[in-house]
Amino acid sequence: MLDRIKSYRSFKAGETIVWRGDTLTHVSSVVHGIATLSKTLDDGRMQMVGLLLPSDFIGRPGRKTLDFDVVAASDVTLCSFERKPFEKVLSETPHISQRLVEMAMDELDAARDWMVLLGRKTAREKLASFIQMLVQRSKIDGQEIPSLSLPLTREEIASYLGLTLETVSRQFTQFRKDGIVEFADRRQFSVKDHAALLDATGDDADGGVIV
Amino acid sequence: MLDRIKSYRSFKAGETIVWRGDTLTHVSSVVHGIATLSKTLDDGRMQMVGLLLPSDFIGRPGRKTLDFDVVAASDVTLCSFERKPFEKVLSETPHISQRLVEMAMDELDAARDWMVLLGRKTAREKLASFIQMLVQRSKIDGQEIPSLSLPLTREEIASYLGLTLETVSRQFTQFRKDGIVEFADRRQFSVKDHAALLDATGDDADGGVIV
DNA sequence: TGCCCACCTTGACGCAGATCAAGCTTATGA
DNA sequence: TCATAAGCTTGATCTGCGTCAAGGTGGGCA
Repeated sequence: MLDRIKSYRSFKAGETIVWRGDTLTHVSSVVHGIATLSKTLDDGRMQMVGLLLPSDFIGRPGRKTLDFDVVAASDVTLCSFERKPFEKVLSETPHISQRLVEMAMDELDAARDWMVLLGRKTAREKLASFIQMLVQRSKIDGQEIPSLSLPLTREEIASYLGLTLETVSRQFTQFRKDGIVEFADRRQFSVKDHAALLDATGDDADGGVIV
Repeated sequence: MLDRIKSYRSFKAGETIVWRGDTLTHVSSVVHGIATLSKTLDDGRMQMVGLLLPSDFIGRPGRKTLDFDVVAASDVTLCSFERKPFEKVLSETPHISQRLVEMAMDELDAARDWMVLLGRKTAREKLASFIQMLVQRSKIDGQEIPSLSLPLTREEIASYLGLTLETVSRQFTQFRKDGIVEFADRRQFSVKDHAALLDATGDDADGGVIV
């Protein structure tokens, strides 16, 4: 059904996919690559408010504009549908809209954790939480990947965490000195001490094994 | 349809309505009063992650627990439905679930603005944004209410804004000295200089009249 | 091959807001 | 009517992170 209104679009790293306030002609999902959602204050202060990974959605039923910029953090390929026919299909297949409620609810949960991070965590806890999230998301059915790659630059990570790029850099250095992570180069790293990392996040130690 | 599974429940100010992790037997909406959603880290640091006003919802289809505490900030009355039959009704009336998507999306938008506030705004900007929100929400079809009431204590406001109660108190004092707000008592206040308030929020001056 | 630029690291310094502390105000109920 | 405590204000001091500044590093292109 959807095949007839489907198209693919590609963006280079750094390209803006949607400007804040633009009229959305399409609803899209990410096929590969990573995109960021961010908001900017008058004077240039910027805060990332979302991170899109493959399978995530851009756009929503019932609204034509977004109140944030969507930017490709790496090369990105989208699978797009024209809005009008997509919404028609949506209203005719109720279980799709139930799926959308669930996705929105999950995103809301993530946003709430993120709010705790932004409002209450220290720089060290913020970065530990970020690394821990990368570890979790990269797991392939429970199996940990030994070597991971940072999907963002220091500046983008800072924007994600509500910090400056200098503070992010200093905290990475500290984690290296503490023997918690090891860097092969600026992007490639591996976690050497998972317990210490978890401890540094400031979250409840619910991963702790009860002996 | 829903009337048969409906019931009303009341809570005193300060009572916890739902504990984090509790199994939810009901889905509810707020009839009157104000409730807060908040998360707590191991060491007691607390961050508010939601504010429920009349007509807002607690609970969600498809999940039995919440990952935050719900606390009555004032005396609260809820209108509750048993979960099971409610979900049945929901799956049989598709436009209700579309309404739920919209509500979730609106809440997500609000969460994103809140993230900018927590991650990038100064204490003064945070408090100005909070007051501005109260002004907006209290408007009755476009009409401003001359005198408003703070729905939360200084400590709760601090929890909302990612600050300490002392900082909140100091910023209120500053706004008073600047002639931006005037307090009748600790709760009752009125805004004396709307332009200055808006300016202090740090947001785009989109309310500005083009002359 | 080598230059350039985007990205990153590290240091010095200052300040916004946290922390600690003391006292004030107003509602509640014994 | 007063005692008590919860909530609020204000002051003094401390500190984590931002800001400003000066290099270092490596990948891509001429």
